[in-house]
Amino acid sequence: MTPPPAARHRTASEQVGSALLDAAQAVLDREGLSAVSVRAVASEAGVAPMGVYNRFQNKDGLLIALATRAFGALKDAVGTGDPVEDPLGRFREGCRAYRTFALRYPQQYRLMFTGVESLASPSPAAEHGSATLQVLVDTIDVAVQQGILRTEPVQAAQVVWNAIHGAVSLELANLHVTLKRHGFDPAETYDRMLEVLIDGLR
Amino acid sequence: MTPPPAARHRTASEQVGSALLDAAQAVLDREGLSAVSVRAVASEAGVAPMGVYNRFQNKDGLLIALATRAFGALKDAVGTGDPVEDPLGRFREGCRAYRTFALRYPQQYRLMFTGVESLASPSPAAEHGSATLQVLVDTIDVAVQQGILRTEPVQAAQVVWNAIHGAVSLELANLHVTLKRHGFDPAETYDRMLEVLIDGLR
DNA sequence: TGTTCTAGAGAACGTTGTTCTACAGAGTTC
DNA sequence: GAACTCTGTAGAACAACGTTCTCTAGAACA
Repeated sequence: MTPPPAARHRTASEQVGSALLDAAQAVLDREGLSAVSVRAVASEAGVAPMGVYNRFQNKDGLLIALATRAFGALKDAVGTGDPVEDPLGRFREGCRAYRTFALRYPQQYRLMFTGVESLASPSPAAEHGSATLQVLVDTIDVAVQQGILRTEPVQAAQVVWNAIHGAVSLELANLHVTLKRHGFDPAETYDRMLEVLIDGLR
Repeated sequence: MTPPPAARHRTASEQVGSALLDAAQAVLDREGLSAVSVRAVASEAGVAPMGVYNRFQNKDGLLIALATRAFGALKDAVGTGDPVEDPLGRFREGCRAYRTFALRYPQQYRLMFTGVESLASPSPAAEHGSATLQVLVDTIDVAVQQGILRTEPVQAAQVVWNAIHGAVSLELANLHVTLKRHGFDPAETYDRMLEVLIDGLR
């Protein structure tokens, strides 16, 4: 007896995009970027693979949307550069939140900075990374206004971003082995780095 | 009239490995990592695709060998941490050489740190990156011995590596747009960063 | 010349990203 | 309710990829 054809399931149009994004994020977090294929994501979302092309133009479009979402989450995690009484405390807090996010969502962090190669149009990192940089600029600016730091905020913010992005990237790439072999804790080293930067910016 | 079968060309055994490596490097430098396929590399090398499997076990093995070679080149570029009269000069010189290498061979730099995901065995970066770190450790150690810097060399070297790797990575990812928009030069910012680090390590 | 080693040629397989066609679910209009 | 429109699903097809396998033949050696 031939089994009846499988009933077709149809997701409401407004939900296909978010279903695909949620699914892509789940697959990414669970199995890494190499497992994020169009079919795997569509299957995870319970929609047809063509949905990726209908909604995001192609696979890269999906990854870009995913990275964009992650950048938003990072910016939320880092907080704001609004004026506070203790700008250096805010600075440290924001930088730590940056690292915490990356360690909690390593696959997303990798996707954000190296997952999508787009030569024709600006990469998602170029478009959205500046929001995080702006928080750094604002935070440093407050400290400068209060005379705590003596530096030009934009360039200093870039220097700080260089350092924290590098720290997190090397840690995610398991490149703190020598450090650990000498008995140093990565989190403590990260804090030490922040203090070095602050001292260098006075 | 059927054309005669193409004459078979056979590369000497000792040369297949290096021919594949040279070819892979050429394809990588010219077209980026996504163009480095087994067939493309074999074709570029004038050998059969099976050569990749005969010599490097699989594609990843080839990429690992390529990254290993690049790490060697980077270490050569950075120079040594031998004692010199002007350790901070040596430090700056080595850090600049690091950036110069990455900007000259962006695709290789990307391959070195993010091109091969190996979960079971240590990544090429983990195995070979420490040679570069050791140069930093030695350089900083000389400065410490001479009383110029006051810091623990291993942790400080990791901090410096964080910063320069981050700087170079963000630059390669075109994430210096805000900086440039404010009229800052990336090379000058890199030097500024080195000075911030040195000041913070005194 | 015969034997051994091994690289080249080519095919095959499963998977991937992408495109295309046909079908059908859902909503709207008459 | 029937017809029409919009659009998501199912499935096929294609080229390319990484990989494995088989057969042939080039190279070296005895």
